[in-house]
Amino acid sequence: MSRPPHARNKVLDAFERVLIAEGERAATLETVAREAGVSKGGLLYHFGSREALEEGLYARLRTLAAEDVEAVRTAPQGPISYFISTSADVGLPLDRVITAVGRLAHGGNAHAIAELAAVRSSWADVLRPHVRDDAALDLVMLVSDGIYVNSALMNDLPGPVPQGSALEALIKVVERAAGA
Amino acid sequence: MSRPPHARNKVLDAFERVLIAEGERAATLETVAREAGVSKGGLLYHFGSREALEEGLYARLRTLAAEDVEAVRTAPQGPISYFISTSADVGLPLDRVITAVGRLAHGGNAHAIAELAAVRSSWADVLRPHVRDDAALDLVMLVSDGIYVNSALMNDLPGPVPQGSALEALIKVVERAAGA
DNA sequence: GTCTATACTAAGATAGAC
DNA sequence: GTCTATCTTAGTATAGAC
Repeated sequence: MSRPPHARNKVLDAFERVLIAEGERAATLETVAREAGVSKGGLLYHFGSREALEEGLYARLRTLAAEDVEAVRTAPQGPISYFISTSADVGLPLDRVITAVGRLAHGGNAHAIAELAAVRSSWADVLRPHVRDDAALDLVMLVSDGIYVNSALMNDLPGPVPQGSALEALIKVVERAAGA
Repeated sequence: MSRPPHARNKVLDAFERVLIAEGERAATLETVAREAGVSKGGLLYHFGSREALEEGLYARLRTLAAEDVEAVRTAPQGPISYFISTSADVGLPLDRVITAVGRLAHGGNAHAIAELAAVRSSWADVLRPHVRDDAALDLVMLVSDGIYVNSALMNDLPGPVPQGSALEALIKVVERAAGA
């Protein structure tokens, strides 16, 4: 339906970029428009209001999250390992929308909070058959949440999120504690 | 140095309240002043700028966090159990400042990010002697981060944060996986 | 120590030219 | 489909009265 980086998508990319790098307050229509290389009026042709712009981001989140839920379900190395290790990914399209929508959520936006909760709940549903019990599911989901929030906060900078062999060791501990 | 709820503290309380409930964007000087029951000019007498107001919050965070680090170190039921269970506390002064500063951090505020990182690092230092290895420390810290971010996001609403017996079961799993 | 009044800037949004 | 110009409101901050 929209193959080339149409202005609409360029605007959405810019909104995402500014939200991630500088937060909600900096993500004004004017800043997003400038970053996207269009004028304020141009932006407002594609998204008639700030709310419409936000809704565009939620739509993107829903699409990418649905794909990821399928990837978790069918992961060769097992859902838990795949789920935890991809929580630590940075810069992938899904990771970026989640962080961006997270910025709006922490800004108190009820819609953004609900969208994130829905995605989280989809993941929990896929993982449930693969964990021992409810406490184990909590463990896996919370470790993933923890990795996400640290990545989102420390954006780029070397932070407290385990990488490489430390991440592999963490995954082993989680699988041993939670795996069915 | 300041026993009664002086205007300064009332303003800080209001700033915290608005940040938690409605996010950074809503926490304007005017809104905070109204919520504190003072005028904009009155607020600006105590905190000469928005930055000064934020710095007031960081100072409060540092004080309460230092107390909590001591409480974790000397907890009778063991540091890990105490640390995880108090991560799920909602409405306690420390929990509230952390959430409020978290709002600023997700708003891209570098100072807020650094303050939170410093507190997190103090906790890690206290817990390190009580866990098996680095992966175990990552596990404990990330579960706590996960609990925090869910509480912060779902503010009040019944969310995905385990409570009561579910929380106890989670703590058992974490202690078994991580305890030294 | 706290208020009112006001200056200045930038936000979201509309109108209309191109 | 995109731009410029403009309206309205709200943000931070200052000055000065009380």
